[in-house]
Amino acid sequence: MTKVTIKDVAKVLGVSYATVSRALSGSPEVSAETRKRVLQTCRELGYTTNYVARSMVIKRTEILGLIVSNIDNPFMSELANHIEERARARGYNLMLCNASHDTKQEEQVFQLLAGRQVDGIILFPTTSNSYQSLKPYLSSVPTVFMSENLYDLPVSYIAVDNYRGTHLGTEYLHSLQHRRILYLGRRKGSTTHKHRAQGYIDACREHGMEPDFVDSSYPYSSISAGYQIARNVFAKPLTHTAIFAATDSLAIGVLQAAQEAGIRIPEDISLLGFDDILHAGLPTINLTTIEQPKKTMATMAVDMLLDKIRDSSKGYSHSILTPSLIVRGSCRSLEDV
Amino acid sequence: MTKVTIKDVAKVLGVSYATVSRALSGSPEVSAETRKRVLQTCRELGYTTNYVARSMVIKRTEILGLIVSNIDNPFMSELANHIEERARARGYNLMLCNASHDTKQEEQVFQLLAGRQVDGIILFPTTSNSYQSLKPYLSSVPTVFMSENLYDLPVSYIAVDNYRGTHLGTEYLHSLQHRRILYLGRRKGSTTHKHRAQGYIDACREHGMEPDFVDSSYPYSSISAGYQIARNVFAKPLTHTAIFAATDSLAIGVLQAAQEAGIRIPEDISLLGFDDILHAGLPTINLTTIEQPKKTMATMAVDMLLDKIRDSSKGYSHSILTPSLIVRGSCRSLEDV
DNA sequence: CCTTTCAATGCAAACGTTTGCGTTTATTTA
DNA sequence: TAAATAAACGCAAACGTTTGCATTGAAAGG
Repeated sequence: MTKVTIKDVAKVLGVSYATVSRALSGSPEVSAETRKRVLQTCRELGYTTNYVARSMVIKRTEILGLIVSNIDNPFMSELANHIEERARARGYNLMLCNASHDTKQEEQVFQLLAGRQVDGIILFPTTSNSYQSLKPYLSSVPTVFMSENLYDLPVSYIAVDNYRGTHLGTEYLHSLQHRRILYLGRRKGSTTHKHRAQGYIDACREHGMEPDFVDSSYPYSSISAGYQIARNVFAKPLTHTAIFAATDSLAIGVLQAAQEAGIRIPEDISLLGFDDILHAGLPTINLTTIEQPKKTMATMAVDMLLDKIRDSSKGYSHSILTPSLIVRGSCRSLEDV
Repeated sequence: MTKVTIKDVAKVLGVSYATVSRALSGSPEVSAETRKRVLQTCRELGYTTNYVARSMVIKRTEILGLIVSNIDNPFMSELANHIEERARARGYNLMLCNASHDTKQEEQVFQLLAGRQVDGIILFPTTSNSYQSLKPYLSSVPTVFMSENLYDLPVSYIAVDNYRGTHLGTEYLHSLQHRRILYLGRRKGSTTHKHRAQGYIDACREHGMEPDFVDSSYPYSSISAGYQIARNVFAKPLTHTAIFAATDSLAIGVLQAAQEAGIRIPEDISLLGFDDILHAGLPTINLTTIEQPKKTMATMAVDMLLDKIRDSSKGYSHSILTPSLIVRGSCRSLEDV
């Protein structure tokens, strides 16, 4: 396991190790012939460049950090996948960390990535006050948030327009003649959820409907949370004609509870999701939903981060992307009743 | 963005930077009082230790590399999740790389991780000859393969007993009186697929059934591959009473094609999967399948790797885990016909 | 009171690179 | 033919740590 260094190949060739370094990096100062010899012996000796030593002197690691609130979430893993792809395309590696919904752990992994000298960090905040706990470290490494920015905080971010998404979805349900729509999701916590809830509320008001929530003690948007919540809803007689779930995972949980309760979707009740995760499109799920443009978000996030890295004088920038409606089979029109 | 180093805090305190280092690492050689002062000024100045510099001298990075053949695969992301968790629990960080089914890229990311001086690598090989292309680098960093080892290669690995899995599954279908079982999956490529195919073949033979394959030009185990293959199968009259899909993703694709073709599962044909990915358990999918003990595999993989790292004199070790049958609703008994 | 011991700290090398600057040798110019 | 230029390469510092060894000062032992 003992590694061969630049000095080893220099010794074999009888040149200085500076020459080897230059040959390897393609410097024009080294003759074509010695370059060939260097490359040759490097291959023979199995030399591989030690990037941690290299990073010490060039003061870059060419590694990007990615912190997700939880990797279980299929939305996250899809996005992580796209981000990895884009990062590699631009010559960077990714170091993935999981905050597991815990602000304390989020802070810890942020420090850790900073300590590992990553060139930049892409962060999915666990809560809307992640900024506060991360603030002390934010100055030490370029960071872009993947979340809307509620209070004009001095950060760069890219996000989907969540407000517009739920607003759009609510109007869609309204256009299908639904008048009693139940919103299943949290109203607090992350800015994402706040915005989604508000878009629903405003769209309801604008169309003379009364917003109606089901609050729960399940803090995260998992399938099982959706299942548990919906089970309570379905235990009583239905008082709504549609459910707007704040995330697809919740919606899939609703689907599960509905099947158990013998409630048909969309015949007995319509169901609308948000995110458009991979499984929403499966025919046995077939969920109508609001799409987040994941690939675009991923691309823009790493590009924005790289901009910040290359030009640190740059101020804070942000992009808000527009969500769109994907019609599948989980919502029906009440007109043909 | 200029970082404060150990020298900076030493200068402020008027001590040597060796003292600061020792205070930080909790060495008993430094007095309690100076330690307190050091910690204090570190906090004030916002010092964070530079792990890449540290790694240079201690010759460890405390980072583990994980190479997956494709992260899209839900099985992979579940496993990656568990591996990350276990690695962190044992004090290591994870660097995740995607080979995207490409042996060339696999080789490239392996070199890259080695160059970044990761302490060890966990690898899901893309194909059964990944070993050959990786061989030159294998000596430079401890590696454990997540795949069965067909030819007694000198590697450590941990895997599920794929042969036993399909054997078990085939026998289960046989016990439900199925006599014409179609195997949907590849027979070549990775050792995983070879073993699975062989387990099916042998179990068939043992029970006097003729193995029957549907070969395809779709190289990967995705939902869409399963969908495309099954669509062809369902275009003709059914000649089998059960389909054994080599992976759950393929099976879910079959489900999709079946629904489109108006074929009911399990009424018209039974369906058995392999892996037990998260979605297999969803009530609208409800797939009977062979489970890989993912969490156990993840834990054992990082523990095995850490053993190798701590004691490099250790030889090659391996563990083969036993898969188990998870009965849900996609297979029916032909007895009650 | 001198020597020994020990606790606390400082010095400096080392890790494997990159790179500015100096040096050598060969080539060109006047 | 001497001087100037250029091409190719070597020297050594620097990056921010850790750590073996040397040094200091004070307490303890005889």
